[in-house]
Amino acid sequence: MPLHIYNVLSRQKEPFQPLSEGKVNLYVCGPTVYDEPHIGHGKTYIAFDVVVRYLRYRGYDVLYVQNITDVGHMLDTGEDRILKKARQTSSLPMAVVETYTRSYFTAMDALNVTRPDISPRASGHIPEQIAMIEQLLAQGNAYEVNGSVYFAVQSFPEYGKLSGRKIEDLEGGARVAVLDEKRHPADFALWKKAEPEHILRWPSPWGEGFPGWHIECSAMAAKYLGQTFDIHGGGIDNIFPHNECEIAQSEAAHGERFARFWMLTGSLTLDGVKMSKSLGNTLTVKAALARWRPEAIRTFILSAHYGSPIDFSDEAIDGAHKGWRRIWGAVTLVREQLRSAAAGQPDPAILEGLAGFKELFIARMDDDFNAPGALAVLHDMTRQVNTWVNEQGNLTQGSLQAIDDLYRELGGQVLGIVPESVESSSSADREDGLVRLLIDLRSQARAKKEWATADQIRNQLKELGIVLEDRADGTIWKLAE
RNA sequence: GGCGACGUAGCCAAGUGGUAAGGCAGAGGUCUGCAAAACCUUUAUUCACCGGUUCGAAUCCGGUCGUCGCCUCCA
Repeated sequence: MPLHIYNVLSRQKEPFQPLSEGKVNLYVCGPTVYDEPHIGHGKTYIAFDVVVRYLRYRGYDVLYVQNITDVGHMLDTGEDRILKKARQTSSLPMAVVETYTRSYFTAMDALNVTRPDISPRASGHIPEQIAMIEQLLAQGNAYEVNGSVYFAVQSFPEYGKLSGRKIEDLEGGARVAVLDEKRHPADFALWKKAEPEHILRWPSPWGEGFPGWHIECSAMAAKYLGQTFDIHGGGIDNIFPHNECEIAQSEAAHGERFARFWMLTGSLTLDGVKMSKSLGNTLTVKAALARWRPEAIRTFILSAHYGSPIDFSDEAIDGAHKGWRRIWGAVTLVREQLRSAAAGQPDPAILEGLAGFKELFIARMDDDFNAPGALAVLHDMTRQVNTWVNEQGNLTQGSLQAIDDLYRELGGQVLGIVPESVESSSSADREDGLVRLLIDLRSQARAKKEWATADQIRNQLKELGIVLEDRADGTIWKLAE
């Protein structure tokens, strides 16, 4: 069965066929960089990270574009949130943007999220946005009032097709005072006139101003991916108005379909309620990483389908962490045995078993990126691997290598939860040597039944965060979790 | 108020017509000098509730209750 993706546009799973054979153009709405990235960003971008990793694993040439919003998002008060932050911290707007853009990438790197191929900034694409607005004006999809330009939603009959909203319904329910200069309450800004105190401003055919909230994504997606591209992703909370407006602007301006597939991720809640900037109940990625290792956070997030909401609780993430540890324990055991395994061809029965797990893993991922199902396959495989290694014993180098390779492929390359090596620092080898020395001494003590000495070595190492495990075929060590 | 999603064991969660994956926690066991880890067995006659369709439903339809998201900046 080929890859199927749930398309929010059609509200059903559809077989995925890219526009160009073997190539996938993907756009995902990125963050507005005015504050520290939080764990909700983590959920969304880890989800799309796995989508990108899997598509590449399946052989697609993926072009991944994710914007950085550094202008245009305004508060209820009409103030740009980046300007507000700049005022609060007495710094320049673009310095605020730089600070939090770096925080964002640092946090995502720490979570082992692959960087997008292109991270275009809104402020760096003002000419493209202006050109698109001019196009909309020329076609009668937009109008200018007092130096601002608005999109006329009634000029685009399909407005609402993504979120299921109707223009008529939007009129009555409007809670926010409608700007007098709009012709229709649902019309949205493409370009806003800059008041004198507004620092972020650019010249335009309509005077000094700045782009509206949504036009950046339309302009940048078209620039880098084409007018029609394969997949548009983002958080479900942006489905309206942001994503809806993107579609309206793009399809009205280009007369072409915008994204073919829409993939939206469920929100992350913290103790039952959504984290929101206005509520202030945020858990930053940095704070989360201080408590859990990145693989535990990834495993937790991947344990629910990307489209489902997920509640971040200590109990849930601890459970995911312990589950991950079982997988990692098997991986380290295999790699440990690989150090001294006898050369030999892989056992055909083991190769056959591994092929079965791989096939099942791919089937799960092909079904709308069912990461929880794929994770379950990895758990089943882990039980089998532990049995092979413990019961069968003395696996050949070929067998162990095949097992490790599959872990690297499915757990590492695709899900990003199996690290390349147990330790990556340059002191790792020395540390390993020291621990092995102590293990050898302890083995001699144990051989003489000097248990007090043996226990002392083990206990003191444990205090240093190093755990020993005595096995029939020798002692291994690992870092305590 | 309008729109949308969801409600599966103590917790997380997969499963869109064929008779309940997986992880955590719990119980018993094997292995072990002790420990740790691992493995084995076990833990939902049942999928919020009520009614309907069907030979057959957690899965489809209607209703009720509940939770969450969006409608206003938000991943």
